[in-house]
Amino acid sequence: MMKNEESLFCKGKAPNIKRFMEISLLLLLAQEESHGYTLAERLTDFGFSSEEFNIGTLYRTLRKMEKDNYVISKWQEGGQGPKKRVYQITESGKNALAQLIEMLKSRKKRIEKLIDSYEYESLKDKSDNIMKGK
Amino acid sequence: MMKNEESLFCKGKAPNIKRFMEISLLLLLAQEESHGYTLAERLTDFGFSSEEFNIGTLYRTLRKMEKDNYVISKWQEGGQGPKKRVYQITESGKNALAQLIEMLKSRKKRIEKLIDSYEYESLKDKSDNIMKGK
DNA sequence: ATGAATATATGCATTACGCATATATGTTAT
DNA sequence: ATAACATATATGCGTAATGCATATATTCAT
Repeated sequence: MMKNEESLFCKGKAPNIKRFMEISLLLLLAQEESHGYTLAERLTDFGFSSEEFNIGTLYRTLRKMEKDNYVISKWQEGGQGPKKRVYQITESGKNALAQLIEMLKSRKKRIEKLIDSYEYESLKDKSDNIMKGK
Repeated sequence: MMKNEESLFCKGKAPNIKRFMEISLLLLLAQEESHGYTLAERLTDFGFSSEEFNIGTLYRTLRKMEKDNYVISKWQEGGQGPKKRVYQITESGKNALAQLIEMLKSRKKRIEKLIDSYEYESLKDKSDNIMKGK
């Protein structure tokens, strides 16, 4: 039984149902180039509260995205404070983003299906109770 | 920086952004008691295609759910074929399901925010191009 | 007896995180 | 001058939820 194609839990071989951070960063970098610390602030504007993610994870995700050729980075010196590693999205990264957005759309439909199913059951229970005079 | 409360990626200590299988099984078991093999079929009716999940994962998830006291199981002999381990949802499982549905609702909102943001950027690009006479 | 269908389970690997911690550089207050 | 703070990046360790492959057992039809 069972071979995987475009799974709910998995796309290809990876369990990438959770790639919110990566998708969000790609989206921000599609808007404009940026470095890690600024991206953290931009995520906040974007709807993430600063308690909701880990800054270490952000940097690690950016390094991984560069390894995957979704972004490239260069060191920017000269401003105030320490050097900044500035990231730019690549064409490959833009394509990945488009695909990930499609994945989010199908994920959203699945979630809606579950929620609807739950609420239909709840309604049914209520009308059962009404039928029984509860 | 950063302390975790009700993360996008995480609820408490666990990275449970992906718990579709568990939620789906709880939902099915809230409807009626069932055993693994039947649940696999019912998931199919439910919108999962049989290629989209792993039957081993299903059984492993059910055992974990029992460990967490979300379900209880008993062996049912006497029918045709091998013995079946029949699962029933507990009150604790029903509470967990209600909470997980709430989690799905907020997750859905987050997904919508990302999709909207992506599509807004695409529209903006188009009108930029129009402004530039492209 | 052989094979198919039914039924449950486990070992190994991977991914995307969280948390804690380390390191370094400017900037400001004392 | 030094201590504290804000800025900035990175890594080690651990975990949850999954996939894939494989093992085991029972019943039924041929």
